[in-house]
Formats: sequence, C-alpha cells, structure tokens
Amino acid sequence: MTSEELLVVLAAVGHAQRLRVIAEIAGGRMYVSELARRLKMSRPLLYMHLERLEKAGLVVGSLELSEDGKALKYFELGPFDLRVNAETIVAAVAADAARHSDVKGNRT
Amino acid sequence: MTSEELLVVLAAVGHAQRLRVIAEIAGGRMYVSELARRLKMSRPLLYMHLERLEKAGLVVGSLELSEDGKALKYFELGPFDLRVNAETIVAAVAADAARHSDVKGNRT
DNA sequence: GGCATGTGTAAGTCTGAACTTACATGCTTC
DNA sequence: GAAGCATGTAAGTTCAGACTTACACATGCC
Repeated sequence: MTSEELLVVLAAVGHAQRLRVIAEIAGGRMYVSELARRLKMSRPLLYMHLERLEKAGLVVGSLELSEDGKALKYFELGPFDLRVNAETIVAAVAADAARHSDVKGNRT
Repeated sequence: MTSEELLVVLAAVGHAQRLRVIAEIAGGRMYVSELARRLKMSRPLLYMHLERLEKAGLVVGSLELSEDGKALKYFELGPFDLRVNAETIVAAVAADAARHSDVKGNRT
C-alpha cells in the first residue's frame, strides 16, 4: 500500500461529519435523503462526503429502484479494517520511494 | 475513546508531510533542524506538523542539551497502534452521544 | 565581534476543502 | 399540471490549515 492510498483512507476518515456518516450507515444500509435527514446535514454536502468515502472504499453506493418507482441511492459500509501504527506508515512511505525508483516496472 | 480524540489522531496522521515525518522518526530519534534537512522542509512548517503530531500523541518531544551546549529538541515516536474499522468508529461516535446525555456524571 | 548552528514565534499569503443556495431532472399521486 | 420526494450538479462563499518569510534569542568557535 502506497502512502497515497493510505492517505485517501486516512484523510477520508479524519473528519467529524464523515465519522458520523460511517457510524450511521454501520447501522444498516440507507439512501441518501434519509441519511441526510438523520444527520441533519444538507444533501449536497452529504453527497460530497459520501463521494469521498466511496473513493476511499469505506462505503459502497448503489442506485436502486424502489417499489413505487423512485430512484434511491443506497449506501452501505465497505469492508475495511486498517491498522494505524509505525509499521504501516513506514511501509507505505517506503512503498512510495520504491515506486519512484521503479521507473520502468523493474522490481528490486 | 470519543470521536474527538479519535479525530485528533486521524486528522494528524491524514497528511502526506506528517506521514513522512513519522516514517523518518521511526528510524530513530532526531532533532528538529536535522529532521527538517532530511525532509527538505522549512523548519517552521515542520514545527507546525510536529506540534500537531505531538498533540495526537504520535510523537514525543524533549528538549535536551548537546555536549557542546546547543539546545536540541529531539522527537521520537510515541507508542500508538490504532485500529480503524466500523467497530472503532461506531464506538467513538457512540461515546460522544453518551457524553452529551451524561450531563452530571451519571452513567447509563 | 562575527559567523555558524540551534530553538521558538509572529505575521502574512494562499490554496483547497467544507458548506450553502439554487436549479435541472425524473417519477409518482392527487 | 401541480405537489411531493428522490437524485445529481453547478456556482458561489467562507474558513481553516498549510506554507513562507522574517525576526528574536542563545551558544560555541574562529
């Protein structure tokens, strides 16, 4: 895992609103508008956060059609279990250095 | 652990420069100016990052006197091993809610 | 004294993320 | 066709954090 990949996750999870989003979704999948009401957050804002979380692989969204024909975008938690310690971080940063010297796909 | 405490750590670690700082210090304790040279980062900037990391408990600083009388501020890694998963996050957010209702120190 | 090396901080800029308001679209139901 | 509820996005503002330059101060050495 490169530090870039690690950062995407850490930066995504390092925000109060997004922690709340994750905690809420952890209780079960939910569509965006419903989630916005629960968290008392504007929908566009929630949208932004969800995008960020999704890019980090922390949540997964899927657009579905409800029985009464409404399009609902459901989100649920993606599987993640990250360990944050010196070892993880050193490995990630080292992976960057490796990638930089690894210009043409040759491995060390 | 409240989400606030969790956020201090996650936000601290969720930054490229600070990951580099941690990775560098992981190789052994080092004083600020030396660290700044290694990372090719201005000292005041590094200072800011170190403060942030220290507040999060990720690094520990100690001002020491070198043999030739110079004051050197050494930093080393603090012990940390954080698990980032749904469980951790839910627990942290729940801790907040508990604290809010827990106005007078009574526990649920 | 002057220069090197170190710590510590103040003040300012600048950029990107967070957040708001607003509007487009689509589908039902009355 | 108007109202209600949903998704999706565009445009603007606001603000905190990142970053720079600059300075004050101390010590050791030539």
